[in-house]
Amino acid sequence: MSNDIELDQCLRAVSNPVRREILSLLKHPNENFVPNDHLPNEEGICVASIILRMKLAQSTISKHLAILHGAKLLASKSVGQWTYFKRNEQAIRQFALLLKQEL
Amino acid sequence: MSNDIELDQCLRAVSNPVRREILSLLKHPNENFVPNDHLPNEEGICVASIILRMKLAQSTISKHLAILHGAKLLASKSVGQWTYFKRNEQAIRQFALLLKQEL
DNA sequence: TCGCCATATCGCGATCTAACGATTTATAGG
DNA sequence: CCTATAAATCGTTAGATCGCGATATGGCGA
Repeated sequence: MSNDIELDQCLRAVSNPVRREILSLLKHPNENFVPNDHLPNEEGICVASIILRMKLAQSTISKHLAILHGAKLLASKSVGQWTYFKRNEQAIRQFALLLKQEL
Repeated sequence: MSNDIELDQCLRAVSNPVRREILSLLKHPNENFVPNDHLPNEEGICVASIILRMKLAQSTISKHLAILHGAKLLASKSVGQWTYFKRNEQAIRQFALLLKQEL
């Protein structure tokens, strides 16, 4: 099913420290990001805000987000010209469980 | 502490499918490997037996084992000219827990 | 000591990854 | 329309990873 988690894809996503940092920051959006006019933080954080917290180029962060999204660990929502990302808690839990089984 | 698990090292070790396969095979040594004159299977499986079950060159498997060992997910014991590897269950549990926290 | 066997290590090419700046795409607002 | 802004995509470069065969190391038995 396309709703399912790919263990391999998740592991490759999560084996990079920058991507783990992004996942970690998004765990507490209100503490880690300034509030936003367009959306409440809980609904997602826009790419620009994430870039502000990291020391890497826009294109680099965009790529990292795409990989996390591809692994379904992040969900995205487009509002106008912004893209908001938030953690997909269900997928993350599913991944942790799957890994525990495989290990 | 040198007894501790490095999350990053574990994740890189485990993000490779060959290494996951090795960990998986070692989960049930008696089912996956023929018994050995030198050591009971539970005590560890020698490199040659592992190579027999995988389709990769000796040097390649040796490297994979070294990486798993470096991450402390495998323990090794030398007996004469053989090296026996077995899962380090405690480290594996610690790793799974650590990842769950970080995620 | 010599040669054999198990494993580790070396050196190499092929492929993958991460980073960057530049460019493209899409939306918003004047 | 035209311009500005947000984000994605492209092209390149440097470094990591994976696989292999060849070679080194180290223990065993004759």
